[in-house]
Amino acid sequence: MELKIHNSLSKKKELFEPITPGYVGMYVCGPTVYGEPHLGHARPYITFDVLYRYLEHLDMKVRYVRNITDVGHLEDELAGEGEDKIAKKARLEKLEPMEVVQTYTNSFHDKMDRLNTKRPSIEPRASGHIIEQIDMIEKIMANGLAYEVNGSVYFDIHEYSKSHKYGELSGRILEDLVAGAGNERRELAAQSDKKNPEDFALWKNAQPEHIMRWPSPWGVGFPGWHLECSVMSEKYLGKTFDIHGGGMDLLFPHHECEIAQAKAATGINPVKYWMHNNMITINGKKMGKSLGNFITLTEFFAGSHDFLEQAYSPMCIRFFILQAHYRSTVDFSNEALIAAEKGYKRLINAKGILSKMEHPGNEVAKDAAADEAIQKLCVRAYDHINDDLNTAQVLAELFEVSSKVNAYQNKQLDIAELSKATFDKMKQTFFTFFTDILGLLDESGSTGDDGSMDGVMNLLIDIRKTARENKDFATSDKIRDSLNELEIQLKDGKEGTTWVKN
RNA sequence: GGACGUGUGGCCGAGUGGCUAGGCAGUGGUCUGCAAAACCAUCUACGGCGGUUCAAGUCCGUCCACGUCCUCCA
Repeated sequence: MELKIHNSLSKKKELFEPITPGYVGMYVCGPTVYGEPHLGHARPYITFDVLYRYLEHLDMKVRYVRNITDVGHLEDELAGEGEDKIAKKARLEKLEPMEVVQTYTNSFHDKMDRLNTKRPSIEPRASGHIIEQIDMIEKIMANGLAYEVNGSVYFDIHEYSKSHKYGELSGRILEDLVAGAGNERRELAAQSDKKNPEDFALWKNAQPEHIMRWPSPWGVGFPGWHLECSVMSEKYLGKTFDIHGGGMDLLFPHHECEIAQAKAATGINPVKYWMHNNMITINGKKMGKSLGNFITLTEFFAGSHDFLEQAYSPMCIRFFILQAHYRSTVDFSNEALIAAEKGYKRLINAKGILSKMEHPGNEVAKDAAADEAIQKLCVRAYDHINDDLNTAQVLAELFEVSSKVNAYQNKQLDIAELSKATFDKMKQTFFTFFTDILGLLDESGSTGDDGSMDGVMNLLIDIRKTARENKDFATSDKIRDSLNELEIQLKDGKEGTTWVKN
């Protein structure tokens, strides 16, 4: 079975076939760096990190481009006095705009690193591509699909619609946008320079007080909202590339406009597969900037938010997100996160056992049925990831392995029921998926001095063992309880006692 | 108002026509000095109504509820 992904353009799962065999160009919309990254940001970057990892696992050469938006988003364009978000924040904090950008870029990188997302191949900034953006605007104008008014340039959707289909991605019909009943804002927009309210800005004339500004053929200004992604994806991935990802909330208008811009400039459909992750909700509502109901990743990691009952580690967050399919909404709650944390620890525990586990070496399985079940499980793991990245199902398979591994460890099952080959395959599959593809790390306190810690623990376990043999349960329980208070848990198994730091 | 989507057991969450999802929590058991851990077993489901079908959580219709987008947002 080969990789299938859901294409938002066709609204179907499609077999993934790179434009150039063996090579994949992937563009994912990055953050606008004017605030601390929150839980909602974790979703797309973890989702596409898994895709990135999996494509590499399939031996594809992937160029993963993810931008940093450090210019261009208007705060309130409807009132006709739009202010760049970066610029506004800069004034509030009395910082240089680029200082704001750097601060939040650093924070974004830090949080993404902690979530164990691999950094993209190229991370271009909008402000570094002003020339290219001007260049694309000129191409669109040359094709008669944009017009200049008072130092601003707008995309002419009506003209574009004569030769192209606007709305192919979002399923929107131009007439609906125009007619848009109950949308008073359209009337406000109509007061602007646009020929039609549906037209969107490619270049905006900068008012004198506007800090972030660049010269252009149309005067001093700044690029429009949707242009950067078109420009940077084309620059680094070509006029047409394989995968474009992002949150569903970007589907319209952002991605619709990207398609229009690219087609208007080059005549070519820019993206083969559009992929959109769904939102994280809190109390059933989308967590986001606009509703102000977001919890930052810093707050999650520290547990420093009224809504949070405890701190949640980066891997807990990652696991939580991977437990749901990326195209479903996932509702945040303390209960759900605590469940995720426990599930994650269960897998980590199994992983630790599995890494040390040895197989007796029999080439023939003692239990053919059990052996076959594991073989099938290993195949299913791939089937699931191939099925539009069904990480939830992959995790379910890993849990199955965990139960087996625990049973082997405790001699509840005989590991020789599996052949050596099957055991090795199970081990390899588990590690490949857990570590390489799902990108889950063991964050349980390996703090460098494992050597002495192991020695101390072995000593305590040994003393306790002697005490238990002498029926001195007061001593043995004291050791166990005291260690528990230090968040070290002892596990008494048939093969002796092991310990784990919580 | 328009476009799209969702509604699964105590909680989270897979699953798209017949085959145990899984995790967390609960219950019973095995193991244990006791417990924990682990394993085994087990309970609680597919929003309402109607239809198609030998068979529907899964398809169709309808109603209800909720969400996303239509304005910056991952």
